[in-house]
Amino acid sequence: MPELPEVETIKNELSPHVVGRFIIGAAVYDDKLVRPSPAGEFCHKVLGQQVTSLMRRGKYLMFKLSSGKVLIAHLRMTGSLVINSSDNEKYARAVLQFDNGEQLAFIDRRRLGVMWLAQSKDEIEGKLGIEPLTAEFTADTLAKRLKGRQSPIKAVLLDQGIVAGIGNMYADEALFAAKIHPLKKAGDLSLLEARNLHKAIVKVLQVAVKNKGASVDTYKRPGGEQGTAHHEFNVAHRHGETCRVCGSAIERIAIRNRGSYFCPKCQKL
DNA sequence: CCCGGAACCTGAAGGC
DNA sequence: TGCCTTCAGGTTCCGG
Repeated sequence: MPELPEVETIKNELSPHVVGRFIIGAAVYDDKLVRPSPAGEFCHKVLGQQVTSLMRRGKYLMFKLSSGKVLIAHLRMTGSLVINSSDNEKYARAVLQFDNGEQLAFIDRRRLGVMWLAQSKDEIEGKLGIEPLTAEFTADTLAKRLKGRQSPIKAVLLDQGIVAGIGNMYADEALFAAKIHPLKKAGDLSLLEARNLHKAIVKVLQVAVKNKGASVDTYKRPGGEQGTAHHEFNVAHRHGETCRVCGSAIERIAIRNRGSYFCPKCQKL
């Protein structure tokens, strides 16, 4: 699933293809992709626009256009953005044509992804918390945001309004690295645990960006290649396999209907 | 405000 | 073989 490292990789690898380019064609095949529907007005408004920059905030990807408007995309579960994909791609929901002869396809098997034209990038700012790979994200700010919360720390890490960009896989990996049980109440973390968690979140996300994301399901990079971050997972999607630290069997429990993987010995409640 | 559950969506996997 | 149920999990919405 595209989380922060996957969207960051897409931004990095897409930039040389689209920044500075003009959009000379736009087609939307799935009316549910673009809001508001129908997509005709969207296509009309992006046509002829130059992409002046590409940015990421949380799991959102933003194409700044020469008109000043911003094309915001969210890939949700199975979305990917692929340059020059094959014409018979079954799950293509939209295609943008650029003036260098390349085209960008929004491919999305489960059709949960969304895309829209915003007045500015501030349109998503209000619902997003701290960006974890910036100087703004410190152990103190994390501890402050966890204070008083009764929910399991795993559920709080998935709340985009607290720290933006962490999803199910990297929440599990960060909790393992910090040796914290996913069911521990967020407000019950000690200052030391909050410090360790802060360090773990930064480390886990940085390593995953370096490995260009995790291809556990349908995630593909813009060139069609897979990422390799999942090769280094310690717990995520490793149910029943042995812990690399202590040899115990990795367990899976459901928290808020999300699969949560952890080592019962390294992560005590 | 805080918290938890359902809905959205489709393909894969498992049971019978 | 095939039908049915369950699961996957990012976000939004809704009820307590």
